[in-house]
Amino acid sequence: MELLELYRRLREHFGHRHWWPGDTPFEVAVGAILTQAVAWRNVEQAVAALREAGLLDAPALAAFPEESLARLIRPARYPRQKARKLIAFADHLQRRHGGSIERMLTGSSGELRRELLALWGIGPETADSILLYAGGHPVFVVDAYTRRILHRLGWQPAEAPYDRLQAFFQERLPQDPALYNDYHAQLVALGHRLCLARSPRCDGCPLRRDPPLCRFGEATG
DNA sequence: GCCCAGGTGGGTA
DNA sequence: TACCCACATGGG
Repeated sequence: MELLELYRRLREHFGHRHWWPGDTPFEVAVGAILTQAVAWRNVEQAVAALREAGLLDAPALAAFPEESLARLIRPARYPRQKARKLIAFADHLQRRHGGSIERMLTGSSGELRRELLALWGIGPETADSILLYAGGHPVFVVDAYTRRILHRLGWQPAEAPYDRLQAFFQERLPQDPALYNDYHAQLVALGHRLCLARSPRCDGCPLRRDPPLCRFGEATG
């Protein structure tokens, strides 16, 4: 099986995922920061609180007190750290791009990626999520599920670094943001269903008996 | 009560 | 470089 065939099977099973949840590029970026090491259902509560407070806006967020922000986003875990990250990001938009994430996202992918990675609190996955889901740039997003699934398939070692996993996809797929978008979303959907958490609970996985995806069960080793 | 979730940064050897 | 740890909530 190759990468496009895997996508075809996942898409057939789960349907198009319609990612990223978020009404504006700035909200997508906020969600990308808030979802670090936390389930999306927790992030939704924090985003709702920000919307309620009128803070899904770079200038407003940049000017908001960090401690008050931390209280609002508590459901998304690590509130003080993430408040600092959000303000650092919004402040960067203010200083460098007139408060407009749209303006920032018009740059070249490579340059933008370096710019994002230089910010405190933004690592590879968050940077790439912003580039792909807020900016429509053709960069493949790698997360913990991606790593576990590639390992489970025997396609990559478990300890493969981020950039290698990203290159694995980008070198084998057409450079298509729409494909990267839904492919990553499919991998997350599969990760949730397969219980690919560190504990090997896959024995009870409903998809093991599912012919289109049984390959995952076989490759468990 | 216990486990874990769509990471990142900082400290230490 | 390569680990190890802090961060510190909410749902199953």
